[in-house]
Amino acid sequence: MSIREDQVKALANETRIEVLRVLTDPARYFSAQESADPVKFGVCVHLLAAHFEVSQPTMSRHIELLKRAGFIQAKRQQKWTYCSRNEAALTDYANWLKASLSIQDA
Amino acid sequence: MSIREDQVKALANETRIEVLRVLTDPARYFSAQESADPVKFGVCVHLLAAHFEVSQPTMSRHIELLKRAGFIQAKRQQKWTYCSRNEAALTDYANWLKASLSIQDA
DNA sequence: TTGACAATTAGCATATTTGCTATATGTCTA
DNA sequence: TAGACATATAGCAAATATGCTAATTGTCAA
Repeated sequence: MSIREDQVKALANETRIEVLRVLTDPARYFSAQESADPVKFGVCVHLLAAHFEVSQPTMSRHIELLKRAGFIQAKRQQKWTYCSRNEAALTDYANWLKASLSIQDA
Repeated sequence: MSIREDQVKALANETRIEVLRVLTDPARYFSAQESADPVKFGVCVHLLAAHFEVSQPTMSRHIELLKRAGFIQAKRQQKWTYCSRNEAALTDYANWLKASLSIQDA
């Protein structure tokens, strides 16, 4: 499976898309996170699980797929894994999609 | 299922992505089509099936999904169904994806 | 070093996707 | 009208995706 296929598949799920969305504004959704500043460090897996009302292992797998696609990075800090968007990878993907499908500008 | 979900799912398959790709240059891949000019009218389903070496019903379903996503249009003409890209829908989708995920410019 | 908590991994059930063949429908021509 | 050919639909099998619970691993603090 190529990185591009991983990326395309990663976006083929509503929950994962929503994860990328809420991570654009961690302050808005995860101000309850006390272990670390959600804006500076990212959001930990169990808070994401709680937000989307899925089990923690389920969110863990979604995060794994988003990581494999390169769309988020996750850094372990003490007992938490803080997730944040990889803006460069998202931009790169959007540009690849447009170019590879020869999609014209608006 | 929303149109956006249909679109995201439609792209989550390598064959369907390739269909959109080859339809950018029908002259290159489908000059053998004699019933109608592949550039002006589009490419018929069975030639697409032959090109990708899948059965005709399988290609028919892929086309159906691409149609539901709005990415291609298919017009029946005599016994053929000519498929062509819907550039406006593809552009719209690419723009939506960028905006909806807050993806920055390159 | 034990207990609590976050995260991951394993294993399973269910749903969805994707391919096929067989069959039906549509369209034209001999 | 019978046939040939393009397409669509139905139905099935295999693969993949997605959710869960249970169990394991990692980290820290009492």
